[in-house]
Amino acid sequence: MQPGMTIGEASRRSEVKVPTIRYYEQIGLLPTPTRTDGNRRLYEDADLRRLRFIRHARNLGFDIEPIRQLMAMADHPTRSCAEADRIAQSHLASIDDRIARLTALRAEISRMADCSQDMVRECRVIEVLGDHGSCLNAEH
Amino acid sequence: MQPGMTIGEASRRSEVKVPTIRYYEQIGLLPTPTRTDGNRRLYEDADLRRLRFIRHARNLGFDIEPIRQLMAMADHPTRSCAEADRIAQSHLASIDDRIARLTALRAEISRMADCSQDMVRECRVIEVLGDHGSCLNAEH
DNA sequence: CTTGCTCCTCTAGCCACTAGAGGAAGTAGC
DNA sequence: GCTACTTCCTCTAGTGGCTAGAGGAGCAAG
Repeated sequence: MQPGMTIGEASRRSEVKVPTIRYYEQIGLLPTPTRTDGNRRLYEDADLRRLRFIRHARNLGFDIEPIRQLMAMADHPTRSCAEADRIAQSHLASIDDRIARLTALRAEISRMADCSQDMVRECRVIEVLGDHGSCLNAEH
Repeated sequence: MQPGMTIGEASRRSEVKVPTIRYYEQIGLLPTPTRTDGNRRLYEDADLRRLRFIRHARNLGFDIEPIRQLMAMADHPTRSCAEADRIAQSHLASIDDRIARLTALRAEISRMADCSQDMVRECRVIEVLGDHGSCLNAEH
């Protein structure tokens, strides 16, 4: 019934910013839309679903390339989803890794920030940063 | 006693890569070193300490700008270290925030990746990414 | 003297956007 | 029809924190 929507409306309804939508088109993540007589992009509901898929995956921390693969899979519903699983699992592993590193980091910085000195000369923050040997663990 | 070291040696001893050292000089994070007759950079022990400080802080996730401020403070040992505290505390807060977000994310993706279907048509990964409503929490 | 290593400068590329210039098209009110 | 306002268009350049590569020069060992 509707003859499509402008980029502004697609932006509002997908919560993806206008320049970002054009960027996604440029890198081939979105199909090139039809245009009005006045050269404006016209989006359909399918494009909206695609944009929401991208935004959701980006919010979950997926890079563009995995998203491209996931969308290619979503376009072929009868194929095996083992690959989708693999992508999600590998993403999960990298998140676990990041959490572990950040937690170790947190301990280090929290220890460091317990500085009740008055002067830089005796400041733990400065001292610890200058001397790796005073760290709890040497992994970073 | 030593007349200084080359950029290669400074790199090995600080564990900062050669192009990165030159980059730090370019953005004014390192002082411009003296040069040999053959136009090579010559570093002193003070530069080495500075490089290690930077590397350590970068490994702890500090951005360049806070590091610049911290180093400026380290150069004035008799001033108050309240500012150093503030920088470290604000970094700590941002780490806590990232840990919290990653943990929520992990739950989402882990739930999503529990996919024992055969075909993409029934795959939870694809389904969840395409439909934000099926997420556990709406914060992302 | 030649080989091979390190060094030099300069430019361009990475990711995923974001900002801004300069202009055209569409819309609302008068 | 005119004006004002908003939205849209394309294009270029910038962000952070490096990394990669071209093309050449210096320096030590054999």
